[in-house]
Amino acid sequence: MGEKQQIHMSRRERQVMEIVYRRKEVSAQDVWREIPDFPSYSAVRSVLSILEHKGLLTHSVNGKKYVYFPTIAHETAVHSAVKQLLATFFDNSLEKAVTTMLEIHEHDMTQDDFERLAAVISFARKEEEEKDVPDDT
Amino acid sequence: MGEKQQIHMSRRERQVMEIVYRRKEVSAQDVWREIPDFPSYSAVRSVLSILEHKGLLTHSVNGKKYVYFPTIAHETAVHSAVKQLLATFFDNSLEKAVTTMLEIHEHDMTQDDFERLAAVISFARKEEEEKDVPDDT
DNA sequence: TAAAAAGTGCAGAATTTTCTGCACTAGGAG
DNA sequence: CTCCTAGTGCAGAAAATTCTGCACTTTTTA
Repeated sequence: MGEKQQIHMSRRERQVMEIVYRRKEVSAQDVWREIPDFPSYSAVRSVLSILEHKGLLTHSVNGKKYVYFPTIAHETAVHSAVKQLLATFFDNSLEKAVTTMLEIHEHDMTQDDFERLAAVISFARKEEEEKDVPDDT
Repeated sequence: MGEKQQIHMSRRERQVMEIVYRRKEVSAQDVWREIPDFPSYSAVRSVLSILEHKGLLTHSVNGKKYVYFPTIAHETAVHSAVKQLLATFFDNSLEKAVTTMLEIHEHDMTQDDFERLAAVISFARKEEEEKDVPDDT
């Protein structure tokens, strides 16, 4: 129950959705500008329509233009992408994932970045700890 | 130079490659067992051939069977997947990514897990620190 | 108000992906 | 040797995706 079946997206659909998630909302023009290998403006509009038809996007009208934005919350999409990545490559281990991601990014990280990261973890840890041992206020 | 252009994979191709990466190597039977909605054994073999043709898999012969395994190193595939995820959803910020992943996984983490994670970060941090200030041995 | 500019809608053509089914090979059992 | 089982190879049918182009609408501009 409540199992969210993976929605299949075709190549073009994915390309467009990635832009939508990156930019929060897009017009056909925006997409057309961002994906140079789309063969025509019409083609872009076609994919946007399909995505709307499938229920992944909606639009509102801004002046003459349609502006599309995602129906599925950004957060939901993120969760699903993360789960997928962990399952495929990291045996569902957050630790493995973080280790690898650090290996990849180490070099562009400042000491500050490391510090913030450590803080994030220690914060999450405390949160969990509190849940484990709830006090009786 | 050396820019590795994203290789496009179709839905079926992706499904199969995910299994290959999870299992390290597969026979057609393995895939057929793991993806119940593949309509036939023949269909599976067809996708495996295509992937081999595209250069993403090779096979060796084990008795009568073909056993397929990836040509692109696991590591390379992981890197590319991670980069993709960070770019699309996390504005290329490792910190944002880790924060979200923690939110998702917090609840199945033990205190031990947190500790190991913290250790991983502090290790990476030290490594970087040393590079910044190399001593003159 | 006429014409150009910037959009949308959509039917269906073109292309790519997916799947089928038959021909063929090798090994083992009877 | 003959049949059965468990494989592979591959041509091409079927289905899904991608793209085009034209008709139509609204806005702007002259």
